[in-house]
Amino acid sequence: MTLTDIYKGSPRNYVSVDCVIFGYEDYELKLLLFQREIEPEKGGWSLLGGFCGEDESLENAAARVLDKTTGLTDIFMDQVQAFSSVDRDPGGRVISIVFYALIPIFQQNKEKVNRKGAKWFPVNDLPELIFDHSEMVENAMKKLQLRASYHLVGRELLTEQFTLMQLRSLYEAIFQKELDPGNFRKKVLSLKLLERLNKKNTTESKKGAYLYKFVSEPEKSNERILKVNISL
Amino acid sequence: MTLTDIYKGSPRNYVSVDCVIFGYEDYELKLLLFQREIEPEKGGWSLLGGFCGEDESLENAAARVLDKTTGLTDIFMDQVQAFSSVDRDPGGRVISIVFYALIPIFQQNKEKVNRKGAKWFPVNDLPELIFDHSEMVENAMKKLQLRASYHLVGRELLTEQFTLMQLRSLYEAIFQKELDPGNFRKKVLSLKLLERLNKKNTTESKKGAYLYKFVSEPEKSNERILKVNISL
DNA sequence: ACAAAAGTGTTCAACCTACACCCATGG
DNA sequence: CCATGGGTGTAGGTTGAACACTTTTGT
Repeated sequence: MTLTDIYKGSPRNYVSVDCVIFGYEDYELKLLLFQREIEPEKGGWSLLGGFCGEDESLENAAARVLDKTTGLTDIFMDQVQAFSSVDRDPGGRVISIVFYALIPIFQQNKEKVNRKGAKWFPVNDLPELIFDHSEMVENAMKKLQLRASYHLVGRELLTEQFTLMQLRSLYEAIFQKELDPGNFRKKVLSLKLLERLNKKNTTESKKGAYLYKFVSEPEKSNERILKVNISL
Repeated sequence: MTLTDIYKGSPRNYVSVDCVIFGYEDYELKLLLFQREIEPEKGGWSLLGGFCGEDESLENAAARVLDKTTGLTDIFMDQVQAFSSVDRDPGGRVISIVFYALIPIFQQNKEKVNRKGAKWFPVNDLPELIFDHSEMVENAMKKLQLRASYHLVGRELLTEQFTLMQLRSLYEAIFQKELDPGNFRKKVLSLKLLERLNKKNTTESKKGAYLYKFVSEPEKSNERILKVNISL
């Protein structure tokens, strides 16, 4: 008897991953959606998904489908939740594990993504989604808000250099509420996670605002201490 | 072509659920562990687990194995995370979704559980666990702490009537740190979730302490407002 | 009498919120 | 010159942490 014989006779299931892909552009939080290429609901807007193979972890599967579609690797991903209602997918019994990913939107990946028939939608103006994907998005959004209240998420979503107003706009998009500019500045700078550069961005204001970047030490961003506290 | 034919050819996986079962007794947070009945690692201490069938959700599967082993139904359960390393189980490639459950420890279920070869262990004195079950426990513990900081978790873990000192001891066990009695009392009572009864418990103090129970309206405990804030 | 928990009150520091205010500059 | 965003400072309210203090009663 080989090791794998032990579980023979136990039920097996189709297991997929679905990715809620967040990006930030034009002061808006956006979601990358795809038009489904197979029945059922062919042509419907859907999250990026794919089956999990027997020789890969769920994290691998999620990174694989993300890479294949956007050409992006080393993307921050976080597990949201497994969805497993028996009838959630009319095409068959599929257990799906949802991840969310944070990616910066560049011109390059925009083009690649367009060729795949994918499209960026603002989170508060989404089309109807197939299956239970709307619920997946809602839960991913909550998880993102939770993370953003403990960690500064700019590193994953913004370009390398950014102004504090851009970071604040990002947070306003994530929490869907306006934040006081002065208070946000003080709170964020007190975390000592940002480094001010000797450059100014003058395209968004007359006076010009200093550019910042994240300090290099990546350990810092994992410390519990930082807690942004946007009061959900 | 039937609906289910669509996904034919896609990989299928063994999917299991594992339950981190929390209980509270003798001022300690405890975990219900089982001795594994099959190879590999037969006899090793393990979480309660079982395969997920093709005709049930993961939540159903978890409730099913819990009911079967403890005889308890309507138990609070919360999904923690999926574990899917290819080699996490030497017996085969099994994707496991972890839940944690909160159950009150009564005499009746203690006996039933004993007959199954299961045993309650204090969380800070656990035996070595099989596979990746230790990591599962750690993550479940963190998730429980998160929940306990937003919701009062006494309803699920304590008997119907309890003193504030018992509730505080529970929180001390969950957060593994001492809490100021006066401050805890004020914070908890300010939530207006507890109702004082005209009875006193004199077995644990000379003076006697009032017994409390949760107010009946269950919606209240789901409101976001309550936030206990034990500062993790 | 004393120990031990019950229950209440007070103080201090930290922090969030809401502003007021000046600065710089492109139109 | 004025509207706009940049950037700094301040006053008020809330909350948590620490701790003092009184009450009650079994031993």
